Amino acid sequence: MKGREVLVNLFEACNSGKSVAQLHSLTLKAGLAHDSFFATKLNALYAKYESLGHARKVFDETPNRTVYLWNATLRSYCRENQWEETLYLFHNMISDSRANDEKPDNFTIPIALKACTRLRALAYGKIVHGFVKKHEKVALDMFVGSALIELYSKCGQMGDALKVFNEFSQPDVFLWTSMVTGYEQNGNPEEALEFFSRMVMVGRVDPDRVTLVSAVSACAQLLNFSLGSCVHGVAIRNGFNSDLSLVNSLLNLYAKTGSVKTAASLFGKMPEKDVISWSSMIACYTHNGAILEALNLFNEMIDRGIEPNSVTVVNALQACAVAGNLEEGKKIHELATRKCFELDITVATALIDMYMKCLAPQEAFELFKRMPKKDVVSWAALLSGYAQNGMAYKSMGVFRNMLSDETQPDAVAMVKLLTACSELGILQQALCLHAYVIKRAFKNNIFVGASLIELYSKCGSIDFANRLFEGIKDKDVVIWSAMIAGYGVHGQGAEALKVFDKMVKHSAVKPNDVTFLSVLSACSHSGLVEEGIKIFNMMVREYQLKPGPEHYGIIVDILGRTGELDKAMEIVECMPNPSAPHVWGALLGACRIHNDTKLGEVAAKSLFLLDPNHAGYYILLSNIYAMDNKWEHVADLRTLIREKGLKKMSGQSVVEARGDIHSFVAGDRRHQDSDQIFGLLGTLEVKMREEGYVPDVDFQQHDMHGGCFTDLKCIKA
DNA sequence: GTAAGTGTTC
Repeated sequence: MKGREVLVNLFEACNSGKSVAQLHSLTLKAGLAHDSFFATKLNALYAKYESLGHARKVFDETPNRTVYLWNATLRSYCRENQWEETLYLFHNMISDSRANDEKPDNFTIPIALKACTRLRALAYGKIVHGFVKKHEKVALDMFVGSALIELYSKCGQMGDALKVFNEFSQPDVFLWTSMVTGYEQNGNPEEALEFFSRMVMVGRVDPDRVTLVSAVSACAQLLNFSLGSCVHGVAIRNGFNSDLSLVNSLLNLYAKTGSVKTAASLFGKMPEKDVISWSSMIACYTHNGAILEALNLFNEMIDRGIEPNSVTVVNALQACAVAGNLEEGKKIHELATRKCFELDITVATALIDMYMKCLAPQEAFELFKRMPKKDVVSWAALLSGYAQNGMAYKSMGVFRNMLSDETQPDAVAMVKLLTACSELGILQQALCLHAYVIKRAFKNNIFVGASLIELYSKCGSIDFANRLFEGIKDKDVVIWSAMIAGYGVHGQGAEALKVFDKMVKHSAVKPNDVTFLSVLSACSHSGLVEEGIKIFNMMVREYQLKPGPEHYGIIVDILGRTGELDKAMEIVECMPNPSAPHVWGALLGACRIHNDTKLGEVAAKSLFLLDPNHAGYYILLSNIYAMDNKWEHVADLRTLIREKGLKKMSGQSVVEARGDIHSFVAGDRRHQDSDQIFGLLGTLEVKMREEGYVPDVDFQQHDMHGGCFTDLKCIKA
């Protein structure tokens, strides 16, 4: 055997960092270090076993570099996610720095394009594309093609991606998949599924696991259960039904489409589960109102020793937030701190949201202050959190601080701000914000538009709301729903039904679950029982929408208010997911109105399990006992509330007078003009009694208002 | 020698 062949065989057998160094010195001794073949081998082995630095040294010391050596080096940088360096090297390669070096080929281009994609360097990517077009040596093969499509779709340029795709008469599975994934990730699920079906029907190409994952995600985006099930069927037929990523995306599909049972059975049958599977299942339970199941699953996961990641923690925190379960929330906070997840801005924001929803605004604020970096989402969570805690006047200040912190609001933050303002009900503020919306060009965002309609409605200006509504040309389902809700909160149920009718009969817009929520709550507020039941049936039968916990809550409320407690209980019992607090809460409220102690106890028992720290439920039950003269039970409950340290949020009222805003809570005497105000109140009461008004004082003495006043604030509008 | 699945404010 000749020396060169011996060396080649030794290279083949090399499997560690140490032997690379030995081979290197052998190569030098043999005088073959400048042989491009060995340089390339050394380069790749150093990158694999030693370091990029060693590999680079070989590269730098080799004269007359072949394209193979270039490609090996580029690929090493690529593998280490060193995208800038990859591109820089590539740039050297094409800009003719060494006349003896070879030029890029079909293997080089996809590497360069991948670096451009990762860096979102669209402009440079176009230069690479130009290079491909100009140099006949580089053909537009499947690899180059799908790398180009990937680049364009990650940069949101699906038009350019399509142009590349159309240059192929027989696209392979990668090209098809790049298109499906591209459309799916650019928020165009319809187009993604169009390509998916063309791929199978016209292209006669079998989808692979990645195609199927993207197709399932597209169905999830569309909330299309039946289409998703079809893709599931295709996956089973193609033998991918136990692919972990695919099943995880299916879990997400069934979660988003409210198919908890399907998701749970899929989850149960999975041969292997990873942290994403567990997180997805927890999120599935949370988003479908099955809070206990969500928290149980999280705890089961911990017990089994499966390490949660930051996403799992966020999902579990959401469950606590929905349930108002501060105790669990704090436990998860501790876990998050132990694992240093608090540094993750998303986790920190989820924690703020949890504390706010658990009525612990102080804790939320402490955490917010500690955050090294804030983004628009964390600011928005704080801002809306104050509004949720009856401190909407603070939201305005938070907004100002956010602007001084050089964080610009996005549409969602704007929606939060408008919603917070609508809690205050100050028309003047509303007009200012409306002007701001126009100035900052949020006017055409449907969610902002809908919030403005809501804002005007809540400020008592239903006319302004209606004018805004009529002025919107392409009314989206969100806009219609907001107007219906606007009439609803005004107690104008008939008007709300009229708008709904107009929407259904004279517009092309189909009502969705939110629309039905608005209509149902309008019916509930105006005592339109029969209409409410009709609408509920319409939602299920005609529009085939699955009612969520909120819908069930309102229908139980509607039935409960009129004393149809049996029917209400029937609904609770046949609900697909019986553990939603809304629903039991509505039933408990109804039991209070109609003095049904027995059923009230059943509802309260469920609520104490679901949401053990919600003061309102204890107070409602205590009121029920009081009406039934069960004073021992009342006393027991009061002790329990004190022991648990629960506080009921006090209702807060705000009035606007001559540009000043005054807020106060029940029994508040801290206003400078208190004496005058209470004097007038007294006069009014006398007048009301003269007119025949009898105040409802049944629960007054048992209410828990005392001792939790919020500060009296006066802020300039 | 290519790609993909779970997350924060509604």
